[in-house]
Amino acid sequence: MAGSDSNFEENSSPLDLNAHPHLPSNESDLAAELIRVKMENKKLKGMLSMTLDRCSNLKNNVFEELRKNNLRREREAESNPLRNSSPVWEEGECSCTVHHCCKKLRQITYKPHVTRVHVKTKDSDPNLMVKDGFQWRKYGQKVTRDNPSPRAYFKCSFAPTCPVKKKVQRSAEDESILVVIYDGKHNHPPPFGASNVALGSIPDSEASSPSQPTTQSLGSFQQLLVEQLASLLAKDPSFTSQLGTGP
DNA sequence: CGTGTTTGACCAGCGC
DNA sequence: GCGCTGGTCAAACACG
Repeated sequence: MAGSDSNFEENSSPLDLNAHPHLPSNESDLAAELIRVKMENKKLKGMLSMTLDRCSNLKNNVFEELRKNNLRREREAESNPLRNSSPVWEEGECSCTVHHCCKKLRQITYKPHVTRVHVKTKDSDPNLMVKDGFQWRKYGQKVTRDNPSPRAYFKCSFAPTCPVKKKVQRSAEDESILVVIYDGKHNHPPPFGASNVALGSIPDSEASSPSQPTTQSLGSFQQLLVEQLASLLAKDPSFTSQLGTGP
């Protein structure tokens, strides 16, 4: 990130006066305007840098908390085997996590290495393939009672002995969302670019929101962050007007 | 020919 | 015991 900061100013294309007739034509005015824009640019860079720093710290805190929670849950499951058979609530038709507001609730058995992920896809995309870095072999497909969309069953084929399975099904409420349920822990090193959720490192409850960073690898998370920041800045009329790229 | 997908059959668990 | 449902198997098939 540090390298890109210094390039920001140098790589900026020179101002095209013909394209910006509202800019001052006088040479001294132009110099003053240039200085002002540079100052503004510096200020914005500082703000952006501060925002990124805060975001980075926040991200580190989130990952640290997730790691602690995961460790705590694993310790609990190991120290108290009965916990594994204690019931927890899982939403049926309703995708929310507030128990009393769900239309249909069912009791399920707590499994320490079950991870649920929601992945946003195109509505028109008919297949149930979710790219998470691992290699999966489809071994079955079923239409379930509470959802008209078929559920696909996959086994991890990255290693022959890997016990991990996953189920992929479109959300009953929003067909553009794929609900992926990972079951088990991989017994082999992850391939490059495998997501945290697919690795089983983030437990069920923390991985349920669509398009959350937890569903991405760290690299793609940073890319996502940059894209979102760029998008936000591009939408900000005061920022675009300062740059002279606005409408 | 090897690998992956599709799909009907089969099995186990559960509620009645 | 019976029916329903979700999960798995395995033969047939498609594809490179």
